[in-house]
Amino acid sequence: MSMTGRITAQDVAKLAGVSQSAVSRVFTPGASVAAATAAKVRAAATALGYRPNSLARAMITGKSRIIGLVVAHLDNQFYPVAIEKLSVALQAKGYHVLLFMASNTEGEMERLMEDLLAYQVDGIITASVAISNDVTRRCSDAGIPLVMFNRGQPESGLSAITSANALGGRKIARLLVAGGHRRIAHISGWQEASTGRDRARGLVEGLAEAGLAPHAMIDGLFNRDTAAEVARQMMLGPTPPDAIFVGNDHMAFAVIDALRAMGLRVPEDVSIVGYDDVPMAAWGAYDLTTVRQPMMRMVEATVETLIAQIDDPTRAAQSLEIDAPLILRGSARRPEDDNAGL
Amino acid sequence: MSMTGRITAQDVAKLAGVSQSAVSRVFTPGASVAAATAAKVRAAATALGYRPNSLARAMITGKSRIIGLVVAHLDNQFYPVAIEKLSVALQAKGYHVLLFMASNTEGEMERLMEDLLAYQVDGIITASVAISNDVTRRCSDAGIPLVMFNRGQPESGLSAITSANALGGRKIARLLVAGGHRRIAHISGWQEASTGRDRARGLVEGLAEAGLAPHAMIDGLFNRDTAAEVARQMMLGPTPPDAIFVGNDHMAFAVIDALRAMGLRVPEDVSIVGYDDVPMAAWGAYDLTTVRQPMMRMVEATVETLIAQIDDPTRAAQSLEIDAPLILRGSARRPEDDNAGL
DNA sequence: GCTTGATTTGCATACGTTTGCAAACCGGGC
DNA sequence: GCCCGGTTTGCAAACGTATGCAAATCAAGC
Repeated sequence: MSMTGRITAQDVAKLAGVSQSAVSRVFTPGASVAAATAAKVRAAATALGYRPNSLARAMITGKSRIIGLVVAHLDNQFYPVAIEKLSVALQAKGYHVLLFMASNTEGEMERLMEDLLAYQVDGIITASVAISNDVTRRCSDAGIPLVMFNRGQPESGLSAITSANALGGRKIARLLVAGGHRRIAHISGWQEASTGRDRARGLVEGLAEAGLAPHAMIDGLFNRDTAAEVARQMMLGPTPPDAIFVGNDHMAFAVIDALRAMGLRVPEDVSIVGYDDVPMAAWGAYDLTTVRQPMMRMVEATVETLIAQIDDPTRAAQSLEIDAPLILRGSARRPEDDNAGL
Repeated sequence: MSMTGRITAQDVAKLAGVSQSAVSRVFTPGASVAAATAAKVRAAATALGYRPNSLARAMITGKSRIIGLVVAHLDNQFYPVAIEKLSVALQAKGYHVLLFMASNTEGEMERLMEDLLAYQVDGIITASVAISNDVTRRCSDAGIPLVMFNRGQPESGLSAITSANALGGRKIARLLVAGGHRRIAHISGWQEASTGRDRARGLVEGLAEAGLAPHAMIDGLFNRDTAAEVARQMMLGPTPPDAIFVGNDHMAFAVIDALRAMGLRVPEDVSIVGYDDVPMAAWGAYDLTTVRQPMMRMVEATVETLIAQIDDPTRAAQSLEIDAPLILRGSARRPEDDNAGL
């Protein structure tokens, strides 16, 4: 029943018999305080249950230690995992996460920028959302660093962390070719997104190495229903593919479900390969061959890049592509020769 | 290249030829401003790209409009979905979400409380994390309302929103009994958690109605690996169960994978029922019979309860149990008589 | 005991708002 | 022309902290 309204540094100061500045200094790492006073102050502080008000501190210092995290698509398991890791990594660095859900619709990000700026965030991380030039400008105007996670935007001058998507696509092409497939189709990721485009490009390039071209290539929009329907149409066509590279695991699961519902077997009738290696890909029901986006390294790179830019605002933006290894499981026929240069 | 450091209400005031207070009033709904001044101010504000500083506002008003959201277990699909809905609902009410990941370990929540208090959150939502008395006390001391989502704590005097877990367990018992099962086992949710306990209790009560007792009942700790191992042991025992109620969908998927890996068929050899109805439960690979936690209603109730307590601090805590319907799919044998009173 | 230099402390101001209060303004009625 | 009620406005004081600066304290050296 302590009915203590708000406890301020003033209250602690009074109890400890020192000035408010002294209290402040005790809670400011690296400030000049005698050991004796520090002890008195800490005692008084814990007695009263005092904690410095981060908001007031933010006003003075101009640093809120808040990072805005903008996310869409929480139904794709890749993003919850990303949020978790990002959030833990930032907490470890003394930052806090203000979370925003963005539908990927026109003007949504602009609206969110209002809130992000109003809360004086020190930096912004966007996970798979498109950034308009307007947003870019307002960030640089306000001097707020922004890092894009799992999406690139070459011309934007913004930092971006992705896996090596094009190379990943190429690896998949080689795997499927080595597996003896010849009619290799692609249900691509959303072609408005760099990840979707790069993976598709990689596949095309990889097939070209073997003198092949994609048997079919249709945009699945990173959407389960769309992907499933596209897969169905492909298999009902006159010359169905013998392998499908699906633009991410999330859609690949839907494709596998759809094929099985048609009575087709994976990988006997069709090989399926995904991209991401979300935890679910390893589950027995799918056992999905895929390309692993190295989550921890991507998260670390994102956090490091962001904090580096916060600490040194003159620092240039950087784009990083992290190598993504092939993960062989049961949903795609394996090459006879296991050393097929994969 | 506007190189505008920070734009304050002062700057806008100067440009608009009014006082800083006038600017403030324009951005404070319900304050007294002449239409003409409002127009001038708004013009100046957009010209400069001004937005009121939420942190400064929070200092004055004592309301940060920030809600602390504490979450664990993002690997269980139920929680990402919850985060998404909660976050959208709060955004719609003009609140913002400060996200914290909590491992469910000793003292973790206490550590987080420091940060939550420091950031002057207006309220706290915890999703499936245990609350110690210490935390409870500090919240009420600081006058910060807390609502537990999907977890109850009867003695704590805190608000809690859950589905009717015990009743849900009973519904499952009736379903399985009506389906002709007699050796009904339970891989329970973590027994330290109210949800785990209530569902288990419901099952026991429901079986008792039919003069039965659980064939076996082992804690799966809401953990995939544990649940899978428990399932394996059960099936290898001398008298394996003919049905298993698994404490949540997340574990149920693992159980189904494990059983299939043993060459058992679901539901021909064993019926499996989960709890939650996460999106994945409807996917072809599992087609899981389960109990649906009505996410939207739970989220709405949570947000409403929290905001009501923020607006009226004298308001008493309330616990709400929302009815959870049975969802019949393919993982459990259906009763002959579809109207078996379910 | 006094000087000196280093360390510790308090004073006062600033951060960008909101808001009570009183002054200024406005239009209308006599 | 003046007075009066109601609006609109500006002034100034908060909110809780950090921090430059100058005063105070301290320990040491002679």
